[in-house]
Amino acid sequence: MCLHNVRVVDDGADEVFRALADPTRRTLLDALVERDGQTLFELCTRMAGSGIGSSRQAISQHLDVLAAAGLVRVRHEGRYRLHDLDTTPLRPLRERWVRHDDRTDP
Amino acid sequence: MCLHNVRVVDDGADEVFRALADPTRRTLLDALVERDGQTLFELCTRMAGSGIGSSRQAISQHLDVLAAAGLVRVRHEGRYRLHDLDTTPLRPLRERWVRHDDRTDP
DNA sequence: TTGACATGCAAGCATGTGCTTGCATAACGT
DNA sequence: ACGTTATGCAAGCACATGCTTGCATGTCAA
Repeated sequence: MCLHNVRVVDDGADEVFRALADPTRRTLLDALVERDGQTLFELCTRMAGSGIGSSRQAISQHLDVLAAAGLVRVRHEGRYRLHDLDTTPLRPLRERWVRHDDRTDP
Repeated sequence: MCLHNVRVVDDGADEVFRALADPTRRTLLDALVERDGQTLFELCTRMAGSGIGSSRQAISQHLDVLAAAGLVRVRHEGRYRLHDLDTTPLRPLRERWVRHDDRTDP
């Protein structure tokens, strides 16, 4: 719990935090939390509807970053690339920086 | 809950996420979660002990970013600059991207 | 007051990052 | 087979970012 194993704690979380640093990627996670198995084109359409004017390639690269962080699982079905959300990398993130006084509500 | 108010949800959270994107800043939060009121020099010493070889100016700038995100409150006492942790901006962050199946343990 | 200590401020630099551009690949329908 | 649809790949560019450098400011002890 001391500061010596900070790097151990942070190890692996770096990719997750950096993946969450972009608003477009966060919006992609918002879209994926509603329904799994969405296509790249499907996500592009939703992004365009959310006021995010990113191109297909840009969104594809964002999804690659999310996949590298373990937040999105990619599976292929025919010519479609389907994306599933995986929130398990977020769990240690939620438990971090929790003060003793505001752990859980009584 | 639809995708239309995504920007509203994300509004204000952008600075927080970008502040958390840096490993040095996360380590600073780790140091501050243990004790409030730590000095810049004190934090520099702890960072050096954690294998982070950042200069004083670098750490000062990191603390500025954390303060701009609302994660750190800065107060002055004499010639010392004391830092307090504020975890309230993290609360909406923890509740985001929570699946219906893993809300809270039974 | 003087010197040491703790911090503030700003410009410059090297790297990282998001995005675009252009073309290649692969699967599906007809 | 052929064209369309959905996606993959890679180079290049504009900008953001973290860090350094150098000096200025302010506070405290003697």
